[in-house]
Amino acid sequence: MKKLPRSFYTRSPLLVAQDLLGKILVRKIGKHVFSGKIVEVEAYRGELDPASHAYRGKTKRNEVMFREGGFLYVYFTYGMHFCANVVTGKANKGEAVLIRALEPIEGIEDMKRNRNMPPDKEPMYSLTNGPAKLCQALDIDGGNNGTDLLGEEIFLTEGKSLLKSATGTSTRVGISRGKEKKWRFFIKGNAWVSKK
DNA sequence: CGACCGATTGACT
DNA sequence: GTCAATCGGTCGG
Repeated sequence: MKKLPRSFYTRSPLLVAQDLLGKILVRKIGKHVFSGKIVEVEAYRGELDPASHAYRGKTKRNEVMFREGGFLYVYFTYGMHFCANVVTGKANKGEAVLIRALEPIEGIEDMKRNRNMPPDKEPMYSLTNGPAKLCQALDIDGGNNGTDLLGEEIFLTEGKSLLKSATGTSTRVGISRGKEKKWRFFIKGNAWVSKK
């Protein structure tokens, strides 16, 4: 399938977030290939958005957010978890979209191993139904921060087209500022969407 | 420097 | 439902 071009990413995070639903995230590591359909995302609007890591401007930690769209921003939080974002917009905007949940497609046995789940169990929603869970499943950590999504290691491709009516919006999860903004987007009824 | 807290998860009452 | 794990960023003194 066709890799998404730079122009997909260099737009507003609100547009990119909605358009990311249904796209396929591919992660290659050695001989292993992981892939999954994006089913839940949240937009973070840079210096305009008090919930964004970019709100207070560029630092060593969030430098990748201030690149042009199409790079991967991976951050460490709660002392143990990694979360992955797609950087959007033009350079120096600090905009990104958090990938919150995936529906696994390829590499499910390896994802189970990465998540310490018994391999004989059926695929379960708990494999990738949260931003830190999917990073653990796909073996994404701080070392992947700054990866160019137009490269061969981690990238996105087109998926099946999705009707607008199949998606929903809500407020974002786990934040204390900017609570009222409905910048979370998800595929309605999909079993891998976090929270329930 | 110390205190607080976070774009979370999983274990436990 | 509550709460600990665990550490880097941020802010106040």
